Amino acid sequence: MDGLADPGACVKEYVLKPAVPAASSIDYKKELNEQQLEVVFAGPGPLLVIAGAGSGKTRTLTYRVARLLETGVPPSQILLLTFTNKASREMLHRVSTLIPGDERRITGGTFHHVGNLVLRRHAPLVGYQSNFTILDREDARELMDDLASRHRKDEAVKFPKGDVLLDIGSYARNTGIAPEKLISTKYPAFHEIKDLVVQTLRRYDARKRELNLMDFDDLLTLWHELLAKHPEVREAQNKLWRHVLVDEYQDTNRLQSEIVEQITGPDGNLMVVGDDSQSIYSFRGANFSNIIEFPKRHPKAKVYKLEINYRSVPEILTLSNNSIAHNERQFKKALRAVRPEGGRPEAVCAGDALEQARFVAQRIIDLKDEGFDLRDCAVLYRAHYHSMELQMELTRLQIPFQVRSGLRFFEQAHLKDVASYLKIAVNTKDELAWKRVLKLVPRVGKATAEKIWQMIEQDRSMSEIKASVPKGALRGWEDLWILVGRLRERTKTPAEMIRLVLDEGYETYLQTSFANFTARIEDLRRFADFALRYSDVEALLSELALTSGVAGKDALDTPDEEDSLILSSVHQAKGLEWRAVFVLWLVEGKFPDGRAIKEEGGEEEERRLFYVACTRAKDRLYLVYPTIADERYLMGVIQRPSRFLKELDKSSYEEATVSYGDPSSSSQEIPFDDRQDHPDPEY
DNA sequence: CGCGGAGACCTTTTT
DNA sequence: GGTCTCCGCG
Repeated sequence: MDGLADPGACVKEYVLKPAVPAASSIDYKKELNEQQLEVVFAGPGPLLVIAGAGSGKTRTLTYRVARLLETGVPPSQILLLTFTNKASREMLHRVSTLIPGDERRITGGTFHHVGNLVLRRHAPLVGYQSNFTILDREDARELMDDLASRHRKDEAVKFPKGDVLLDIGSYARNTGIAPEKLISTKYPAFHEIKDLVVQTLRRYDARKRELNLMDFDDLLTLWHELLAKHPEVREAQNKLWRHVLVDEYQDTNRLQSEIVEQITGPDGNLMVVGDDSQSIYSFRGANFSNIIEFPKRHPKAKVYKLEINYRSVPEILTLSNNSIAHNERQFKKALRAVRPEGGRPEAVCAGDALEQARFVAQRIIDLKDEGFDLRDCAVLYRAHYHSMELQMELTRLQIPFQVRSGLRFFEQAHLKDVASYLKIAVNTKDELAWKRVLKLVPRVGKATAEKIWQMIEQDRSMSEIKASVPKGALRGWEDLWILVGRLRERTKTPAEMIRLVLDEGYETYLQTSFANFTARIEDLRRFADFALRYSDVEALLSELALTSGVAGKDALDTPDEEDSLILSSVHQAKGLEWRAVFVLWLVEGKFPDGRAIKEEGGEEEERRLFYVACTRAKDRLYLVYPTIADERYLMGVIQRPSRFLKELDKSSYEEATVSYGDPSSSSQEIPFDDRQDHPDPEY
């Protein structure tokens, strides 16, 4: 009963609808160039495809899958691994439009999804119960912070926050570097309290096991351990997957590449696709050498390069190539454009944040007149908070937009509250969920919640617990207890359970506690709709944890989205494309990020990020740089334009400025090479 | 012991 | 501007 293809198991399966009835094969010639055809028709064995931006990577991969299916490979034996949910969903969608026949099923997903499925099957082998709960980032932080707070009080040295500790631990695990060593080299600030930090990380691991919780890294670490220590599991996986295909390979870390090699087996049919110039995830352990040394590890590997760019007009490509050429470490690729000339990218100087926002909004309205839909445009930035002014401006002008980063839908308090009720229904001893829910009861705070939790953990009777609950909180506690009892009956669907929580007090709580309660209730309705797709709560909850990183609209909305503008971090924009792209805040300290460039290789990674941003654009590219900082506590400081702008050939872009009708607030025209350098890159 | 107010401190990127 | 922490009141 090993393996993922077992029907009825919690395997993520997409049933493909017949798209092209009767068509027996796909017209590859029409859609692909010669190089791509070679890849699609390449025989079995290891394949490495190095492909530049806009070269039709995903399309090639998709057609390869189509081709495999045509040649009779059962869909259940094809595993398509991608880095992100979004990419995985999009690729599966593409495949589904290509393959005729309603019998086709394809298993695909992200590393974390597949890891989750494998571990649920074999959890006992790594010391877990199979009904473990997945910790999302915020839960993990809470757990870690709890452990760290002990040291924070009695240590003279500043003890890192939970978030920082998680990052250290996560990086250590994903790269295989010992935490002690990591702290000495990458986090020297904590050198003196090294032992304490390492000890806390260990306690965190122990605590997770106690509570039967796995965080995102466990899904990889334990999967890896499972394959390494249990040959029977490994062999079963080898047999299961006849073809393993990995997209965005440049972003895999050591654990992931080893897992891939393990489940594929020594002579398996592995195909990896990636672009080293777009490696932007080193902060989470992405390992550059995975892709560079692939031919070494697989001497029989066939290597293909895709160097034709179909996406962008030559001017945009010229600027992008010009920028990335400033990096030392890279495969040299000569990307060629096939599109006819369009127009040069523009470097736009705005006065301050507001002016920048107004420029973008204004320009988007104008683009509409030129025939661009809102969905043809995107605004990209380095960090979420860089889009605040723009969001306000767009709201003011009633331009519909979707933020694909920033506020994570499922991480909002009200959604986590409701999810906690469901978690308790699944696992009566879920400490984090209990404490969260308990604190919602009026007159119950940290201390009382702790007390009640202790008694629940020890299975004390209701009357015993009642005796220790303060008078003022008694009523609320009783209501909660009854509600939990009803949820635990497990006779309801997840959607009904959510309804029940709302009806039995949570809605009232929102109304009394928040001014924006209507919006919150609306969110929860959408959550309930989302839950309709799931028949059991466990599946819903693990999906929730794994997709919590996706901005809500993404996960909840049906495909018939309205025409709206996309706002996104550059990281999340990866693999996507738009006709017009705006990049905001191209100033020193923001893009490149002031902290990131202090790290080893940081500048080059930031430059790759800039490269990714620019190569998302098909027709128009606007690089915007305000000259006045907007931080409230640094009001009015002059900022320097980004080095990524300065270093470009002047011929690769056009210069532009923004001005108001109102002369007092209009920005002055200062070509950025003439501006004085400020000693601190933060400004 | 909960809770509200005052002040400190802060903001990378994500599965 | 927003969140977290600490402190003193009820």
